[in-house]
Amino acid sequence: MKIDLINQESFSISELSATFNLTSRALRFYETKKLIEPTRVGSRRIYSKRDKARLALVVQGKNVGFSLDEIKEMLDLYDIRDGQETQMKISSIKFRAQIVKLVEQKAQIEMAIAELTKLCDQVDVVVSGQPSDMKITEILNGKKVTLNAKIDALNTKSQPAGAETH
Amino acid sequence: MKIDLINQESFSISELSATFNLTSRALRFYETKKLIEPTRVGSRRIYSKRDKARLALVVQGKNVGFSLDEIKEMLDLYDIRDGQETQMKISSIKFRAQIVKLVEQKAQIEMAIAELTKLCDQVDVVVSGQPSDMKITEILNGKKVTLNAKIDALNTKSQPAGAETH
DNA sequence: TACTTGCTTGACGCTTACGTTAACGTAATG
DNA sequence: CATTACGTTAACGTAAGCGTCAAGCAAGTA
Repeated sequence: MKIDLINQESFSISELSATFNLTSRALRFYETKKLIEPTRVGSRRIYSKRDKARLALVVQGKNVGFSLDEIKEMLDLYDIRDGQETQMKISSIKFRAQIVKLVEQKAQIEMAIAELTKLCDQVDVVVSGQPSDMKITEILNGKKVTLNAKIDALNTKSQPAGAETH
Repeated sequence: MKIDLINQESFSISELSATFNLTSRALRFYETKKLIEPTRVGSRRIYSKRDKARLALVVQGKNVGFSLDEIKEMLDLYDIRDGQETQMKISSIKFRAQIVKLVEQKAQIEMAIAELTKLCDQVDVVVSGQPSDMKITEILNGKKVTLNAKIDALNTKSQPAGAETH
């Protein structure tokens, strides 16, 4: 049973799931999506080095926001052209497109943060000394309040007592 | 059909959906979620000013990344306490929590962008022996239109001819 | 032998926010 | 009167990525 852990040629499902911090269920799911195709010994899955490498790419792809389908597309492309220049260029283009997508998302989030910050400030003004007849609808219409930005204070001040162990 | 469009007291489903750029389906869905509760004339929905105001809050909440359930929670709270100080403080806390969430998401996206940028550079080195004649920074500034054209071309190529008129 | 661990294949569940028919009713206009 | 526009309910579909049983087999250990 002694296996050379350094130069290991094949892996069980639990080994790989541990390595990449994925569940076995996830690996089986990726298999149904044909992202990886382990061989079998009996009914058990045996993952090769190649499977492991592909899995690493899957994880990386996920981390940069590609969907599993998109990842599959690129992996297939890579298989067909085997790392040739054309494939590289295609990947490069997809990467850049993804960057554009992410930049847009980022802008959206920044707008939301700005909006929420504004709301926070408005609420604060009301709570800290204005008459209670001022209704939130009026606030949202921006009729009564002027605003100041304090994002830094927000980041350190908040945290509503909910312990999330994640 | 002569209705005072300026001081309108009630609205049809299509009026409101047009106003907020939502589909009728969406409004009915919000109703099942009890975000709004229009009255009926026969089987037809009649939305009050209050419904309209609530809907405005729903839309705003969505824009800053709250789920419909979260929005409902806050709206209910607002109904119970009717815009009092306690409610304001609670909202304020939720807003700040949401800001924290968004800031985290933003950080994630920034990491992904950095990672992808790195990958792009690496690919470029392999392909051309130089780090990119189409520099990422230029992409982000939208300077190289030729690249955008390439990306568009790619998108139309990989999209199975689905024209979205929205 | 009994028990435990690890692995297997289904197969349904969950989340979020609606889209999409189907099949039909009603109101206003020409 | 017919057409057009707008309305209704009900219920299934979609995307993404697995989670969560259920039920069972095979190998190693006490």
